[in-house]
Amino acid sequence: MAVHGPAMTDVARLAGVSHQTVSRVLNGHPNVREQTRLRVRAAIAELGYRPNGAARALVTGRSQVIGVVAQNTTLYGPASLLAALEQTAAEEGFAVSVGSVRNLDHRSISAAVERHLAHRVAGIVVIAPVESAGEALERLPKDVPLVTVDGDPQRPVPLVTVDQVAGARAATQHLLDAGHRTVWHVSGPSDWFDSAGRIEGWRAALLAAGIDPPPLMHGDWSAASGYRCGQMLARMPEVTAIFTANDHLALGVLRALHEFGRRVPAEISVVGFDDVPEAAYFIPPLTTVRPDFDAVARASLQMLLSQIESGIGGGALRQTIAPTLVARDSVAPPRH
Amino acid sequence: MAVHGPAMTDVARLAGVSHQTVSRVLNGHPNVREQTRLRVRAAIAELGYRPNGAARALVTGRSQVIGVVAQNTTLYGPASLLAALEQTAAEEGFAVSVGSVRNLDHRSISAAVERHLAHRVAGIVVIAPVESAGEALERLPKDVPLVTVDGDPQRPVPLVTVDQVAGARAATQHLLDAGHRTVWHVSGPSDWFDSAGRIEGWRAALLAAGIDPPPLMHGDWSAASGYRCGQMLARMPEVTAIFTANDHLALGVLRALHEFGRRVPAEISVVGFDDVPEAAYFIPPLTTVRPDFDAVARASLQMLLSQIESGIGGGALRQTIAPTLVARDSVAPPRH
DNA sequence: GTGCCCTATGTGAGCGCTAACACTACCCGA
DNA sequence: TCGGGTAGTGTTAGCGCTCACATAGGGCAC
Repeated sequence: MAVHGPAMTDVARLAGVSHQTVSRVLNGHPNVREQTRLRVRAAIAELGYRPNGAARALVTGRSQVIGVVAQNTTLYGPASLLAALEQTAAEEGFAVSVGSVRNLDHRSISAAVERHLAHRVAGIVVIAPVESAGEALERLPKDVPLVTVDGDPQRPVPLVTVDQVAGARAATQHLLDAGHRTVWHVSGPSDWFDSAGRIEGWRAALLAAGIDPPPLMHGDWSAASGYRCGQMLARMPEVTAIFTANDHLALGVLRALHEFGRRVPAEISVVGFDDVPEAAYFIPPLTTVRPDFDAVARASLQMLLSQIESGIGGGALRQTIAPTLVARDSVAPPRH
Repeated sequence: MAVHGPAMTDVARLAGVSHQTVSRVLNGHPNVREQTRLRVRAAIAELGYRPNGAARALVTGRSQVIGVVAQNTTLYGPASLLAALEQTAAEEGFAVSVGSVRNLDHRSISAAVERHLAHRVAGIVVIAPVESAGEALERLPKDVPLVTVDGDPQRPVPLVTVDQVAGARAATQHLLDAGHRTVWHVSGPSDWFDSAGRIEGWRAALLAAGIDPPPLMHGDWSAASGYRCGQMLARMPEVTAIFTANDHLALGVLRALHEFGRRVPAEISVVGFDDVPEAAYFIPPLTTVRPDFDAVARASLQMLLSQIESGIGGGALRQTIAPTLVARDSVAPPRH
């Protein structure tokens, strides 16, 4: 159907050189005379030549593509990560191929990875925040560069992760510093490492202050589940401070508190996690923890590239990105 | 670095056939004996053979990859669209390569498209909601299957789009039906077609009811701009109904109204657009318009595939997906 | 001048696959 | 009996690149 564009030999003929010289110019090899280089570039421009990535991938064994495996790319975190990853990869001359999966189980992950391998991607980034993904990863071919993001800290796989524990600790500490006796926590789904880390940080901050952690409320990231948890918390007079595992949970909690006439922050303080762009416009503006997705993307890609360039095993195995607390109006000292 | 996996000839040798027969099995050609097919499949499984997409792309001239060009994939709309597109493409055996761009200007778009063309993608989907993107599209090579989503209705390029006009008309009509004398509108950025369509629908509904549209408030999709517009609207006693171009604008408006002590929906009704998952947990739950991103993705991909299979020009040139109104608590009859 | 290295370029092979065609049975109707 | 289809399989030739090597022409030390 499509008329095939010019190939390297066409450029070579027009420039009066061999195809190999064209290849050298394209790949920035040193030993090409400046004059020749210019002639080749002119020929490339004149013909509108575009190198064929498939041919290059065939002979080199890898394409300039990085495969990303992610679950729900509609969630704010994964979406931001994906966008940042794509941006960073483009700067390094790589394209990003997305393989989103419905479930992060063994089969789905393997299938997505297989699809990427079939295209001979240069490396794979797995945004694998749940336990079940880990098993799949260990059974993967060992010869393909791989980095996991927000994955299992226990597994021997290169990992970049937001420091969930530190973020949660900061959030909890912020509430304690405001004078609250204890802090309640509405968590994310229990099989996500992000949740586990945030729970751990919350617990650690309380224990460090000599406080026995109150019962945990289980949510699933959604505002809906935050709302349900909020309905329970709203009826407990002893609750004065709540840390939610993400901002959408916080939104649900705020709604529930509002319905029960519990004022935020006058009666109850709330802190979220993620700093979604709208968080500053919740009622009231939400104090939250902001992960640096750009930094995560940059670290992951760098880790991946070092594997690609210097063989598997080169470079660091673990990198942690510290989040920052963003203070807004949803926190105040407890009354009395 | 990576140990190269088995190739087609290895499978052929093990199965005792020629590589071509393996190819036939892989591509589902009819003239292969059942027994042979099974033998080949067994050999494939035994060796863990994975076809090399690059080689196939080289010889066929196209890879099983669809390129997507999008701007801000962090926004809810584009992110949902991208996810739906990826899901649908996977079902058809295609991978999706994302080329997100910072700006939707001529240069950025062209560059992103070039990158995709270098990889010999089978087709390109451009999520091109702004005017400046249109110019770039017309200068693109004519021999590449291309579909635009939410693009310029005026340009002669295959287009799938949410029926913004109908959605906005429904939202506005919903407010009029509740008894409001007029409806104010907080729009998206003026260079987005989505904005233009929603403005048009809003205006059309008012005019059809014999109402002179009030002045337009310009926003930029963000809750921040919604908040700024809301601060003005809150001080105008005559305002009883507001339609915002998306849910995040609505969130900002709700915040401003709340701060000024204007109750929603008792004093002022608000309708948004997008139905983000959190919309049901705004204060109050937001009545909004829900575009069907899955349907848009399906339509785009179908349009693209029909171009790929039957040559450019095959299939429909335009398809419009009707959104639905989701009624919640943010709308009530006006007081007086 | 001879030998040597170093720079700039060309030549040939082959990556793994598909498309086109060639070939071999075998069946069927005249 | 024989031509001619038709199902099943093999053979060959590239697709457009990169890699490894061959080659040509200087410059420079001795």
